[in-house]
Amino acid sequence: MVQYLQGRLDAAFAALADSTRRGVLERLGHSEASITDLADGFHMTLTGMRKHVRVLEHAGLVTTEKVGRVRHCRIGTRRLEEAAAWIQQYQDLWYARFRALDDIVEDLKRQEKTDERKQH
Amino acid sequence: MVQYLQGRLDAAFAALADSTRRGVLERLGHSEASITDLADGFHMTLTGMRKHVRVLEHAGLVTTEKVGRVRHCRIGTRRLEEAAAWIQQYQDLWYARFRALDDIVEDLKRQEKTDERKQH
DNA sequence: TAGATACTGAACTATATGGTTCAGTATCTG
DNA sequence: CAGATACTGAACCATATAGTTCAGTATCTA
Repeated sequence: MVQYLQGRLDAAFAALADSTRRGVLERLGHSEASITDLADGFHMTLTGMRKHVRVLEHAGLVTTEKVGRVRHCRIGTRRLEEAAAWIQQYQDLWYARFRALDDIVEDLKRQEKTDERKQH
Repeated sequence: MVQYLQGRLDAAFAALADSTRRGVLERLGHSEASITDLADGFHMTLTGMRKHVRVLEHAGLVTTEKVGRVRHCRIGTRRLEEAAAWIQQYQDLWYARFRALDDIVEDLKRQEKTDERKQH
């Protein structure tokens, strides 16, 4: 199940690693759109845009529904929350480490001053 | 400069899209490590690990320093903050949109009830 | 029903990625 | 100085990605 989360994070981050796809997410944040809408907006063929949308779907960042000829695309945020949570978790860890380093540096500075005083 | 940010986000998200690299970041959160340490820990050749570390360096998520024969690897969080900020920004936008949708749904429900009452 | 519209799938191209091996170079240690 | 250690660069492989074109199918509209 850890592997499963790994796979989902892989897919979510990989999907976010392309500026066109981030643009699509932004666009879909304002209103839903068809493949044609998106292809026009990003100056790309329908086929090309369909591929991007499929990547976003597999990453769980977008859901689509075909109504008649038209495929309606909408955003879904759950995977994005997972990605944000991953970053947040390690940021917290790393900040703790940086604070620890800061403390060490502070200690060293304090000790330097003490040593100076002793030498005078 | 927007392009420049796009490139940095591309690199940061792409770097995060690999579970080995996320593992390396986690590992470096606890203490700094050499290429050999990391290669051993992730059962990979030195050359393979060096490539991952280079990707993390280019993404600004890791800094390295060569001292004698040994390359010391440390985490750096600034780019991660950028990635988190990007996600956060659009999450806010999307949540606003979801709330708007919720409101519409609520309105429809209320109207349904009113209609029911009228029909009785 | 004819034509336009919206999408889909297959095939192809160019480039990137994740990994390897192998043959080095540079640095440390006894 | 000799050998061990730590890394580096080139070359290679298999697979994935980002994009295209072209030839469909399915659905709407006049």
